[in-house]
Amino acid sequence: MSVAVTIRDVARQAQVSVATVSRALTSPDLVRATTRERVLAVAADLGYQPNLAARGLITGKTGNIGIVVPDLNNPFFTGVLKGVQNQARLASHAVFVADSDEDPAAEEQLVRAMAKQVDGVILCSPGIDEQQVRELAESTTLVLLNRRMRGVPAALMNSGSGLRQVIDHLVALGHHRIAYLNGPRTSWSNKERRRGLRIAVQRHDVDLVDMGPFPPRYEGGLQAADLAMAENVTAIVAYNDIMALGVLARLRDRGVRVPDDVSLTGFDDLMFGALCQPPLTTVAMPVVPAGRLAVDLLLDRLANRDAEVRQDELDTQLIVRATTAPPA
Amino acid sequence: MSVAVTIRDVARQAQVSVATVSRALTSPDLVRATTRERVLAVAADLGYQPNLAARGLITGKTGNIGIVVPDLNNPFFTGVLKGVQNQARLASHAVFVADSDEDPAAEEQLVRAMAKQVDGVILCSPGIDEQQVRELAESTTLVLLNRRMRGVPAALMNSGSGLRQVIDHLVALGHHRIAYLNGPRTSWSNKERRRGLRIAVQRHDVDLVDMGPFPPRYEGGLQAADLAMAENVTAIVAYNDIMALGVLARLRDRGVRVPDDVSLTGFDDLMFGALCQPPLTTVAMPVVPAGRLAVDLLLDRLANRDAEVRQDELDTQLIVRATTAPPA
DNA sequence: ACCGTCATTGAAAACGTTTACTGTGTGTTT
DNA sequence: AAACACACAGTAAACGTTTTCAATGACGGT
Repeated sequence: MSVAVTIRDVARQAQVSVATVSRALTSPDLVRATTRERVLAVAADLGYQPNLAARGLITGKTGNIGIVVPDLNNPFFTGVLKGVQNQARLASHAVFVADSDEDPAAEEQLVRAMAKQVDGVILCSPGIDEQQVRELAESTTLVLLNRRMRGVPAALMNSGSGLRQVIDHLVALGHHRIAYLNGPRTSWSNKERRRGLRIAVQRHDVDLVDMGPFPPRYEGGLQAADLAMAENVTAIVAYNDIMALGVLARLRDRGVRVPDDVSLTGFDDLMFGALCQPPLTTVAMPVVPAGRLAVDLLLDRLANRDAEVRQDELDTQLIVRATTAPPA
Repeated sequence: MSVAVTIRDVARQAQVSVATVSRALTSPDLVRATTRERVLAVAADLGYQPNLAARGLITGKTGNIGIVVPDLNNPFFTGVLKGVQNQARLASHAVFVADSDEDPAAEEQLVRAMAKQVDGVILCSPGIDEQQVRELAESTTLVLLNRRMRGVPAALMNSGSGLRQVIDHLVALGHHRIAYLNGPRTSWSNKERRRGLRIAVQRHDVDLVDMGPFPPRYEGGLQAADLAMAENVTAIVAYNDIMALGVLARLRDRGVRVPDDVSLTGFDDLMFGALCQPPLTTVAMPVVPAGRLAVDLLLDRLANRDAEVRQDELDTQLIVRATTAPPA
């Protein structure tokens, strides 16, 4: 283990005071060019790396940001994480990550624990209740992901528009009776999707069969498939891709052909969709850009605490593959 | 933004010195029970939370661990991350994560950048070369994941055994001519898998067609499928699941039935396998336990720097689903 | 009574930075 | 020539902890 080289070592070797070294590194214009270069040379030579903890102690900034997600096995959140990580690095910030295992209580606790070590945190939590989020926002600078709440900055994805595109697409193909398989009732995403749904439905005058909620997983799809078929619909709109895959599997087992007998759509476009058979028509969620956006919002807010609260929304886009076709 | 409450505030309110507060929190047996309780009560009351940066400054421990992975979109690594995150929390450590985007140079740099802020780092890097890893290990306490290197602790998964199980399974079904689709030649995992392969092959006296390397992705599978079929094999063993999915898709397009015309196996068992059609026979990699193990190894090493270097290996297990059957 | 041990506490020095304040010298203005 | 501004660099005080050291008192054994 190499002994840590401190600012003092650099100062001694460069024959200047520690203050000068500090300045050479953090506000270069305050020191004469020749000495600055000498200092930097020595620093590089010694492999000096400032101790961020010490720096943070005095500046009050840690240079870190945190993100808490409900499940690291869910590609949705890892997509976000990837974007966060990416953008944070560009701003030379490090990223703390915490996985709450879908437990809202843990989420709150994790945010609090993180709070002291980061400048701000990005919260991806469909579950935790509004009151608690608000309390957290008081003690930490917070950015919400895919959830809108008055007064809290948020990086949003316009799922409402996505679902509207889905319905437009299905109607254009000639469908009139469509099932929507709800995800969790309380989640902001599901609410947004239903909102888009309602708008599209009343514009087109189609029969909507509103079903569920179902667990937003493969098993949820297995379960929902039979119920939907019993409703005599010609198209099934699932809450997300993974649920759609469950529907697809169950339909195949029952000998129902997709898209010949019934059309099917997913939501999220997280990799499986393109790989399954037939490839799934779905809506692409810009998860990575959303992660990046969240970082930007956070950094913006930190830089300038009393600017207006930004809630930026990214567009989603329908991806037509092979599970949708005109009804028989 | 709430004003931070420091140890001094607690001390004042509890009518003791800061030293006593510190002791009450970190070494409770050094202070009288009655005062300890008074201090703790005040601390809780004020919502005091120690400043980890300050503590770290003096103890030299940060209470953080880092992990760098090549790609956060790869479920293999997020599985590991999940395990890491999980176990770290149990040990009340926080987790820094960095994504190198498959760039070995970035990996090295990331480890160095992290090094100052963490007690140790877990490195998942099939790509970075041995010499560089060794240099990193000098300046940081390092644990490798799924890669063995003399003198560096490692959390390993026995992929050799997994591939042996695959071959045993195929041979038992009656296959004699089997293709293996290589992943990246330089990766430790691929080497291990081939080692298992060689052992199994010579034990059973089967014809092995060693093909590739192919990119360990869906496209790699598409490409490999045709080559493998041209070799007149009755079974195809892919480097990993995602590649196997590519093979599966290509075979379906060509009208080759799986498993009737040819058997197919994957490796990793990361979710898609169970969902595709037909469900994929594969080898389950214990990624989450591996993440946990890595944390344990790291913490062990930190606690006791000159214990012997542990390189623990976790078992893999064949999961027989529906893509393997006796040859026609 | 005296000494030693021990439990309990406080004072103060660290840890590695940044930054306000103070000095220098140099050049410019009057 | 005096005065002043200014660029540059150093001193020292913070930041919030932990930990060494010393001080106090109580108690038991002689």
